[in-house]
Amino acid sequence: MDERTERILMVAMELAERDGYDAVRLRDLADQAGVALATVYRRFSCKEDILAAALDLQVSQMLELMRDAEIPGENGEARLNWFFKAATDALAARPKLSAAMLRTVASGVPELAERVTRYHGQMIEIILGVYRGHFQSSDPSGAEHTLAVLLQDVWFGALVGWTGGLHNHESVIETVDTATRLLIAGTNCLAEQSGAGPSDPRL
Amino acid sequence: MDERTERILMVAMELAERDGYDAVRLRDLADQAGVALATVYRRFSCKEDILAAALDLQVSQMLELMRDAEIPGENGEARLNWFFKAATDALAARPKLSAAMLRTVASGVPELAERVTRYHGQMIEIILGVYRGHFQSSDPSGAEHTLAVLLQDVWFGALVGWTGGLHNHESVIETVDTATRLLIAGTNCLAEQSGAGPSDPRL
DNA sequence: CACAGAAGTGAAACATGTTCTACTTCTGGC
DNA sequence: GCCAGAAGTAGAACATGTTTCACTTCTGTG
Repeated sequence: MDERTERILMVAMELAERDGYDAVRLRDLADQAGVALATVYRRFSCKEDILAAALDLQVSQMLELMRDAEIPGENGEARLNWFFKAATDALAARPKLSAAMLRTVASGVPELAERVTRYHGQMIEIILGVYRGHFQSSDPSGAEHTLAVLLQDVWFGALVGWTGGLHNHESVIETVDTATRLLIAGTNCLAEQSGAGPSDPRL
Repeated sequence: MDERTERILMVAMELAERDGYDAVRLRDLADQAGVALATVYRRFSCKEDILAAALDLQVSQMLELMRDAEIPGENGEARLNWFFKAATDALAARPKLSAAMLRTVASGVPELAERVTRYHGQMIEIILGVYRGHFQSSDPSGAEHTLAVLLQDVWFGALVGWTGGLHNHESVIETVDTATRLLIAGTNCLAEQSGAGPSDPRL
């Protein structure tokens, strides 16, 4: 990544972390990053694009971390519980930055589609990897993939509720843990009922 | 509701429906609603507050509709499938308005907390009522309530993915239906395992 | 009716995201 | 070293959310 681009992203994250979305004023951002305002607009299509890029960066880093990490937990459910607690705590440690990034994802600005898609894909990859305990790529249409998509949606929804003042960050973790437990149980249940053989391993 | 307030909301929804969030320009809005700009700001704290109020209005109307409607479906799952299809189709019929309202919910603006809380509470009430087949109020800590919260989060997350270009509106319905099936199965499964008696009715 | 206070109004002012312009600097190929 | 084109820059200009101001109109109460 270009050095200027990197400075822009870093400053944007600092500003958002300190004082939230509105505090990411593009003139300040350009000044503090040591570039001209027009340079910011050469790299990013709009303000939200910057925060979307910051999110992509964070998620990429998280994916790298997870690839290398020894994830604690005997089974998929325990590993997911561990992961969602760690990830939620990480977001809660920088609440204003997190709120700014979530807001950006939900903005629906068409220019962000590519970044949002990348963010989403990487989140699914992380969740799937954590669940399975390894990061070899896999069938994107299986039950595990469905589980990952649903957990991502639950987590996202709960996080938005958190940034909106609906509940605290502990209850985000509880919500996702509950979803994890129920979805895994439901998947296993339904697989049993439909007569799963050895070729259809339980989740 | 005040007649001016109503006109403001109606015009805001028309503008958002036709051309999206950015097209809700407050000067245009005030003009078309036949009020002064300052009057808009006397009723609403900011632009997003207007769209949040529009969302509250829509959800209130949906709740009234559901109270009166004869909801088709033999059981909770079937009723939920029916409801989420109807609700998602309704949103998809006015995609730009829906995107604008979702974006507002996720904005995390503190002034919106009250409206977002009301929106959320009413959504939970609707989902719960649809699931149970009636709208008498109930214990907010039971398994059914948990189901409603999780489905609301899944639906919200999937809708945001839809507005962000991640997938089409049919797959929102599929996602929520899958979540409904798995969560209900999971709840039943786990209730069985823990030896549910007659005092712990299945979902 | 008279009045006090609330609500509304039109216009200006301000803040900030976004675009544009004219100019300068950098970079790679000859 | 020179050139062409890309990238960067300073600053103005513009659009729109938000605030403020001075003034007018409405509403309820005595």
